[in-house]
Amino acid sequence: MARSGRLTPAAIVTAALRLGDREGAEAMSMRRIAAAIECDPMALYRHFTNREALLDAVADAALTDAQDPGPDTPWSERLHTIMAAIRSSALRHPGIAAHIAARPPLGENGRRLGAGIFAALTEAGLAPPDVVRASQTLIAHLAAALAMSVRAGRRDARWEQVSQTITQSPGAPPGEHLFIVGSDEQFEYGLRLLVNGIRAEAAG
Amino acid sequence: MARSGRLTPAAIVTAALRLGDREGAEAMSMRRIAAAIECDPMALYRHFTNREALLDAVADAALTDAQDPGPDTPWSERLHTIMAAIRSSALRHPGIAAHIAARPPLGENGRRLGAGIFAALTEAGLAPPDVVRASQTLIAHLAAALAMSVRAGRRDARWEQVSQTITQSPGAPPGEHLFIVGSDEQFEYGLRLLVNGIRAEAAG
DNA sequence: ACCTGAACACCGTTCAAGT
DNA sequence: ACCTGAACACCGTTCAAGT
Repeated sequence: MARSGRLTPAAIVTAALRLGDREGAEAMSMRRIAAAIECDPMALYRHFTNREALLDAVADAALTDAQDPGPDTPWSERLHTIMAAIRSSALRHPGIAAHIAARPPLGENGRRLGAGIFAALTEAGLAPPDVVRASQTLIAHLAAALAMSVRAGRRDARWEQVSQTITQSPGAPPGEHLFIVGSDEQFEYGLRLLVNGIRAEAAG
Repeated sequence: MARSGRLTPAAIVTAALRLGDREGAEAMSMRRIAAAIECDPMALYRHFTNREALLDAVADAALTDAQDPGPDTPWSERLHTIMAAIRSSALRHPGIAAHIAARPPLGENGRRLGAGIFAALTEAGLAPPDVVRASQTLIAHLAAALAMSVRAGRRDARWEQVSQTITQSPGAPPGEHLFIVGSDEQFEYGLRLLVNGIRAEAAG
């Protein structure tokens, strides 16, 4: 990533994303991004008002590939597809997956996917205020699952220890295949609980 | 908090908590905690291996008051009480509520409350592996709800904007009382979805 | 008017020097 | 042996000085 002509927001975001991928979220400092792109640190401030804004753009860029199957897909499948797509897009950047999901989805992609979730819940038959509430709950589930992800950053060992502690409680299940904080399976289970709950809510 | 005799872990944690309360999580730097307690920054390292360990202790200390009503209470009420107690303990320290909930519950209080959740889910009739999965999902809900809380730190305005964006989607509900990311009501709604889901899971 | 980089006010942690 | 604080290698951002 040698400096090639003009400095663009897209080039900055790409450099930051690559840095985060390789060395984790905290490596995305203004100074190191600038060094990677071979420009003055202060030049970044001409394209982003501050570091926070730059990191928002990075998070949104990581969601470019996440697809919404659209209104022809039944609501529960659509919901599941969008949620899984966001999660796997984030996990394609393991060093910053937790960072991506923790940011408010205010960028172009975040809003697009949020609208898809919103539409799916409306089709599910929830009352409009509940659509808003359920959307936020689903976004929260995503953020938390990624924050705990075994593949997302350095908190691995500590969350793993939580699994162990829980599993060693009195009356805990046998078997060791449960050390799965942040796993696909954990994510899917929580999502199923929520969808079950939404279905019950819509029916009641 | 003038230096009074020996330096103890409890005194350090208290000073850090007070600092966090007043100026937010990022004010809890080793240097500032040391200044508040009038000791050398390096003295803290004799009681905590690093900043991370100190912050874990702070988070756990904030949960001291959170009560588990115990096994005589019906499972869903017990679950609700524990979850609400953790949340309100965290919100008693608004500047660091998100910090408290985001940490793995590895301290004394975290483990105690985790065991209560575990017991309630067992009584609900979930299969043992599902008890582990559901526990993690509930902890995730708590962490995410507090991270988004309107009262928890400085991300307020941005999450509020998410509410607005969602609410302005096509087909959004009327009324403005929905700008409630991270509110009590939002927390309760998500928890109800999860409990609904757990009930459906236990029944099926 | 635009751009740059020195400077400010911070970090967590290491480690050599003191007692 | 214990403790201290200077020093290292960083931060985000401001702002005066250059072009």
